[in-house]
Amino acid sequence: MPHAALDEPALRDALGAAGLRYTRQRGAVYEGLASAQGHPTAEEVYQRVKPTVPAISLATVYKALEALTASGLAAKLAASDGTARYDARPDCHYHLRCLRSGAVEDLPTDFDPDLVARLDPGLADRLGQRGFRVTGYRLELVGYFDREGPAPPSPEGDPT
Amino acid sequence: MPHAALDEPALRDALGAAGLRYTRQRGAVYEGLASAQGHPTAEEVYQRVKPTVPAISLATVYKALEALTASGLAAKLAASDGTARYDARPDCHYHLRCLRSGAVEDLPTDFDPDLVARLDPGLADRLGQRGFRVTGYRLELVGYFDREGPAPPSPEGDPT
DNA sequence: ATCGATGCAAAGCGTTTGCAGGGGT
DNA sequence: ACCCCTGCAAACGCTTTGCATCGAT
Repeated sequence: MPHAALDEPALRDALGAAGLRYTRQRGAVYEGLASAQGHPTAEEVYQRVKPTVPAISLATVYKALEALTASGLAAKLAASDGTARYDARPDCHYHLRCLRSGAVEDLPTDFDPDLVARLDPGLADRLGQRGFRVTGYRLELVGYFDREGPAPPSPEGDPT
Repeated sequence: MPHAALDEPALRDALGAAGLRYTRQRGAVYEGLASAQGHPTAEEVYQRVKPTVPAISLATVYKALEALTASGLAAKLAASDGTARYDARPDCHYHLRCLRSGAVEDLPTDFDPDLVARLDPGLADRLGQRGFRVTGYRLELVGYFDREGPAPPSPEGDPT
């Protein structure tokens, strides 16, 4: 069970602020995303939403996820296999990534929000001189969820 | 100009250890990848290799990159737009990622190789009790390369 | 000589788009 | 009433695969 999800009025506000409308489908997609454990793929969200809105199409799920992302209510996570995963908590940038299944979960720990500055004070400045403006960072711990099976196929995994 | 690349005998060894053969094409793909600045896409590697091996096909580039990855000579990086990028330095897990162009470069700084332990000693143990075995980590600074243009399209970017 | 690798073309897959009809404001 | 959103299906781009030939061991 994830964190407290936004209620409908809050969704309306956030969507409206981005010039978008609230719809039953978008509400259901947000609900399906926020109530999922871990970070589901579009297909997984689709399956979760179907019971609530049986007529919904996969294309609408994609469009709704895009709308949520545009409103800052969700974020799109990259995966090395080319399948996108979505995150209803865009403020959390710490993830666990399973090299076997591709599952992504939030890191259940609070880290220093100013980690980069602490690691190397002055780094952002030096990068700025190189022409790179840092707007954020992402830390990902990669490994294996034991619950998903026995030993990993190969200890040398794809570090993506 | 990147780091020193492996020479042919070293490539033969690494491929052989994985039960794979050394071929002209694989050598050229490794060369094209290792000599690239930043982390090229498969298509970019293809373009770089063509002058050396004009008859090479894109499919072979993909297969060669897979062989290099299987040998631990390269790594596949995820991208939020679904286009894979490759890295000839799998031991380097620190990247800069441009939210505008998708370009990925190595972070030109040495960080503590035991960053995770330093951030939170005991974290790996606690995650282990939760069923997650940490085998590595990745830190990515996201932002914008100024050289690629003016201001970013939107300050709120995809944090992937 | 054997068996893996190449190269071509076609298939595959997740994702995006065009469009007519329906729903939100 | 207006315009956006939905849902279907077709299109898209990156990546993978089938298969006959070539090349490395």
